[in-house]
Amino acid sequence: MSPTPEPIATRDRFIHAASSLFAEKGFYGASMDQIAREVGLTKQALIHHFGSKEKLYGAVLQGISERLLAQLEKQPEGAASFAVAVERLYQTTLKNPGDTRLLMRELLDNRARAAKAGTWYLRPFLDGLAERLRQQPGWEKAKARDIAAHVYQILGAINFFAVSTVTLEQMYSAAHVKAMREAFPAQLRQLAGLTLN
Amino acid sequence: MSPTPEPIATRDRFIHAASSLFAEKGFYGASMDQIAREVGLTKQALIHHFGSKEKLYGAVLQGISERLLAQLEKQPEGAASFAVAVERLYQTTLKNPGDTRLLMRELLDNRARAAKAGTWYLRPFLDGLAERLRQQPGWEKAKARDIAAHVYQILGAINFFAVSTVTLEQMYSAAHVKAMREAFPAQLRQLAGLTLN
DNA sequence: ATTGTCACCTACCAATTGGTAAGGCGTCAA
DNA sequence: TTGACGCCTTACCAATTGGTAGGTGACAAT
Repeated sequence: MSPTPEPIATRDRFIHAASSLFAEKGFYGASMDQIAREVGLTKQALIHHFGSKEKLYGAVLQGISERLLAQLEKQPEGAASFAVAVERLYQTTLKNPGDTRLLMRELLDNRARAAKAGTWYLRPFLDGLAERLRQQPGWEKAKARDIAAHVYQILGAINFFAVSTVTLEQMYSAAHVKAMREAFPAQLRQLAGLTLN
Repeated sequence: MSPTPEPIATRDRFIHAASSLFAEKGFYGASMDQIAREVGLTKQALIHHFGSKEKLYGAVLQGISERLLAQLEKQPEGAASFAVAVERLYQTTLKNPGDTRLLMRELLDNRARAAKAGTWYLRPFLDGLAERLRQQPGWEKAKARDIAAHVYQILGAINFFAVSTVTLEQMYSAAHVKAMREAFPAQLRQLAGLTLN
């Protein structure tokens, strides 16, 4: 029945393994051999499927961005859609710490691999959020710079916190972080609800 | 007059070079050879001074923490000190992109190198900010979790943006990022001025 | 039966990694 | 004058890196 039952599964297993290893140790820190052995195959099988490490990394990134965008797009646009999108983003971000770490690393590494464009994937997502904010009362006539800044503040608050939880738990305690995690959404709602001046 | 005029200079030059390369490419991405050549000496001279790559990294981290702590301590506490501290933090963060990137990487790598505690020095900084927020009208009686969450949102907004500028310039344009950078402080002030509910 | 394609393998490669060994050179104290 | 020490060098090293070459076996189409 299924035309390609196993092959695709292998590819996905590679991407999954690569995803978590890149998230954990970064692009340079994770090796092809390590990723392949995680799946139980050889490095050359990995190369056979993706061509090069860069391309594998690209595939991983694309997977994340597609998930991110899909999640945004299945939410209806509308009057209160921005707050909803932010709330949901907070939940998914905390739920997928690997993806979050990887995106953060990409942000950091991009300078070195400049112009190689690993993050154009993220643009539709950012633009989607900006679009929703512009439909919000008080933002219809806002300048692009203000909309971008506001979206990015929220994105920053969410992602930075998500990435920090492990460190914060070491620094304070698991209980403290749990409390923060509970206090976060309400304040995020407040932040998302801000209007200009 | 000076007891050790040259030797220390070399060490500092190594730390400086290592700092920017670690910030740029991460711990694994930057090589000892590269760092040494940046200074005009050999890899073995680097090893002679620091013993190992890990120790060099530790020295770099310590340098940053000392700078950070020094900057925090010269700011007075007071009634409106929170907004001032946030404003100043925004400026210094944007002014030292290398340090910011490196700290962000630490946050990400900490999981792998867990309990190695590269971030203990962030705690007094966080606590200092929380202290100042608690003195703000509307926050005197707030729960610890709410204060922590609010401080961390601001910190996240600032650091995430600072780290993203390069990527954002690629994704949009330098002009767009410049506009965002100008729009940021006003919105940050708004965010910092929020009170609970 | 032949051909081609796909997934995967072993064998190999040059380059680079962090690190060691040993010695040259200058300075300073005995 | 000698010896010790700090700074830095060349010469190596084993291990690991990403990637190539060439092949094996399974399966589908011809």
